[in-house]
Formats: sequence, C-alpha cells, structure tokens
Amino acid sequence: MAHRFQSVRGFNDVLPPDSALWQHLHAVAARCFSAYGYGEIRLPLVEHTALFARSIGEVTDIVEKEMFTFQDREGDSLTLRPEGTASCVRAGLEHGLLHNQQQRFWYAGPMFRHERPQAGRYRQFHQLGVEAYGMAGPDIDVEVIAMSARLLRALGIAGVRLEINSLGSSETRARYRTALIAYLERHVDALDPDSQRRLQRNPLRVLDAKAPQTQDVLRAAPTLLDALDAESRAHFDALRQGLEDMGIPYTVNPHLVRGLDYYGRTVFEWITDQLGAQGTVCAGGRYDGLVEQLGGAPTPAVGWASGVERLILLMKAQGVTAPEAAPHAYLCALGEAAQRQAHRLAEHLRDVLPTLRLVVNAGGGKLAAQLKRADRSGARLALILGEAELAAANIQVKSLRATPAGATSSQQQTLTWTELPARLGGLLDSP
RNA sequence: GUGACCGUAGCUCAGUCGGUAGAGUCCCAGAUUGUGAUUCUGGUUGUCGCGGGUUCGAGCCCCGUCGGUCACCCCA
Repeated sequence: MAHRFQSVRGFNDVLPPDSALWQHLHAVAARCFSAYGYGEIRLPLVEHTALFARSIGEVTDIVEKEMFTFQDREGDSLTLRPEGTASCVRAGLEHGLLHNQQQRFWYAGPMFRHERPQAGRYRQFHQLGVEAYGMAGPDIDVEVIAMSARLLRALGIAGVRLEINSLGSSETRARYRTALIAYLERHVDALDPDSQRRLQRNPLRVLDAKAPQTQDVLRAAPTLLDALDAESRAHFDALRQGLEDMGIPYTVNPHLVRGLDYYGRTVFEWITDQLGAQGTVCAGGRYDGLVEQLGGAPTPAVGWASGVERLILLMKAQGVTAPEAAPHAYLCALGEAAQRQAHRLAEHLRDVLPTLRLVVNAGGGKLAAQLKRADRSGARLALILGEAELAAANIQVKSLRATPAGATSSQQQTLTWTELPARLGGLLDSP
C-alpha cells in the first residue's frame, strides 16, 4: 500500500455529524447578527505581514512567534491572518467605508496561529466576530456585548460569565504602566519567572498571571480602575449602567487585560470553566486608535471575536444538537429496470417536494442489505420498488421508525406513484 | 517554544519475560426469521504511525521524526 498522509499538526477536519452542528451555529449566528443590522464582510485569508505587525503590536507573542508567514513568488512577505480585526479595518479603509460613517460588520472564518495544540486551541481555528465603527459612545459597547449575550443564549450555551474592565485612554495606560512597573520592581523577587519576563516586555500582562505567588504580589498593586482618567471613568460607568439596564449580569475584573496592543477603554471576556485551560469563549473591546494607526482618520471602533471550536465544545458539553438532518426516506430498488425508474422517481419527488431529503440506494444488492442501509441512514421510511411494483406503477412504503404516536415498526402499505408525494409531504419539517 | 502521556484491523482495545499478532464490534456469505431486529455458523480485513539503531530475533528496548491528548506559555 502507498504511504498514507496525516493532517498537518493543529489542522483539523470537521466531519459529519459535527459539521451539522457547525452549520447550525453559523445559521444561528447569521440570524443573530442581522437582527442588529450588521452586514457580513468576507475577508481574504492572506494579508501583507506588516498589517499585523502594525495593528496587533510588534512585541506581542502572536506577531513574534505565532504567525504563518511566507514569501510569495515576488518576494513579498505574506501572512495567514491570525485574527480578523486588522483585515476588517484594512478593508474598511481601502473601500472608503469608514470615513465619517457608521458601519456595522460581522465576519466568520479560519484564523491561523502557530501554537502547540491543546483543548480548544488549534493552529487553524475559526472565529465569529463583529466590529462597529464611527460610534464613540458607551451605548455601542453595550450593543455589541448584548449581541454576544444573545448569541450565546441562542446557541443554548449556559454557564459562561461576563467579565469587564476598562484600560482607559492611552495616556492613562502609559501612566499606569509606569506606576505598575515601579511597584512590581520592588517585589520582583516574589514574582514567578514568566512574570519577571513579562515585566520587561509587556507589564500589563503580569496582571492576569496564574502563578499564586504573583497573585499575592498583585493584591496590593495599584489598579487600572483607580488610575482612570475622568472621561474613561464616565464611559465605563455608563457601560455598566447600560448592561444593568439590559439585565446582563457581569463582574468587574480589574486584572482583565488584552493580549493585542490596539485595545483601550472597554475590554470584556465571556469565560467558562468547562473547557480546561482555554476558558475564554468570546472576547473583545474598544480600539479607538487602530483605524488612525492603519492610515485612516481617527475613528472610534469596538468589536469582539468568538472561537467557534470552543463554542462547539460547549454546545456538545451541554447536549445541544443540530436540527434533524437524517433523510426522510430511503428508496430501495430491486433489479436493473427498477433502479433506473427509482432515480427518475426520486428526481420527480425532489422537484415536487423541495425540502424532502431522499436517498436512493445505489449499486443494487439484496433487499435485506438495502433495508439495513436504509435503517442505518436514519430514514423514517423505506420505499421499496421491485419488479411487481414497477409493473403496477406502485410502491411499497415501510415505516422504519416509530412515529410519535407510537405505531409499531412493521407498518407497511402500498401506494401508487401519484399518491406518494402526499405521503412523503406529511414527513416534512414544519417551517 | 517547554514538559508529561499516547499511536496495534474501518472503530474500541488486549498483546505477559523481546520469539514474525488477537478479542469485541463493523462488514460479507449462509442458516433461522415476519423483506431491516434477535440468535447461530463460517469468512475478509494489519507496511503494529514513519525512519534508523541494538539483537540470532523488536509491536515490546534505544534514538529521531510525524500525528494525537493535556498542562505551561499564549489566546478565541
């Protein structure tokens, strides 16, 4: 036998029946986003590498060691997108959609990061995200958070909690950063090694360190919330009021920070402890500086992204199932003439009943074997077309599954071809 | 990037002290049967992830590599 390939590490196939759950998730999400007037934006998977360096931040782990970057044939440095926001802003600017306008977008698709795979973390993973531009007020922050809450609810996901924080203005952050560094340097020996490293590179990230000894040090550290400027404070207070008005429970986590440099003021995360170490299901915040940083006019912006694999894991953990996708009927044909007629009949039935799911047995075989396949397909009915039925222009209809009324599984009847559509129509899902 | 565990039939797994591979399931054929359940009989399925090494001999020991799982790190 020839050599068999394995998939590339961290790149996964999605197979039936899981793919049905993915379809369900996307259908629910699309309905949810359009309910708020958000339009779908479809973005390329590849961008110029510099776009991500400039938006996500040069000294972030994502840019420094996690991007799939390559040279194309002209020698340009290109990168498989590690997230969606940078592309969204680039596209908005490129097509003049962000200039003095309000825009609401959503997107979905694969992202790529070269990390070691583990539960809920893959090298090709998928995100759903929303972005809103040109609206500075806290009410739009509330809107996008409400939308995320509605999406989670619509997907049947429970047991997630919302945490929020404010990173303040960039001036606030710079001032706070200095104060935090000063404090941490006095306790540097008590920090875990990772946090000592972070202290040099990205001090705010020390705040969400897991190591207990670092948590101890942080208890007496200055907090971002105490350092907030007056405007950010008012924005944050209004956000909290808005969430309360909407009845969305949340907790303020003063240690919540973001791994991407472009965030300021509002940040939030939906967190679960049902997924092991990768507990963040949805995360986002305000990024008022990014559009200008990418060459546009100063434009307020807010958005979030959610990890599809993590949502799917949660849905499965909670027993959420996709709508029924098994065929309604399975057509068994005995003999060559009947097989030919079976395919013609099936096409006719699909014309008459556009939502019918009908499988035609292929390749012949004994009736017993065909019925076995019919049963395994999950079909409710088996349709049997043999030589006798062919001659009489009728068909045998056999129940494979008990109906809700509790009928036995051996029910069988003979119908003419013209009676068949009405019988099958009775099986179709009500809209 | 660091660490731990794992990879044997389509699937779930056994395989002792190193002696050229086994069960259940699935699938196929037949018997029974009420044309698909059940029961019975018989049968097919393997480069033991891949490549080296040690050995008379490797699924088993050693090295490398690819893939999986989990944690760190990072993050959705």
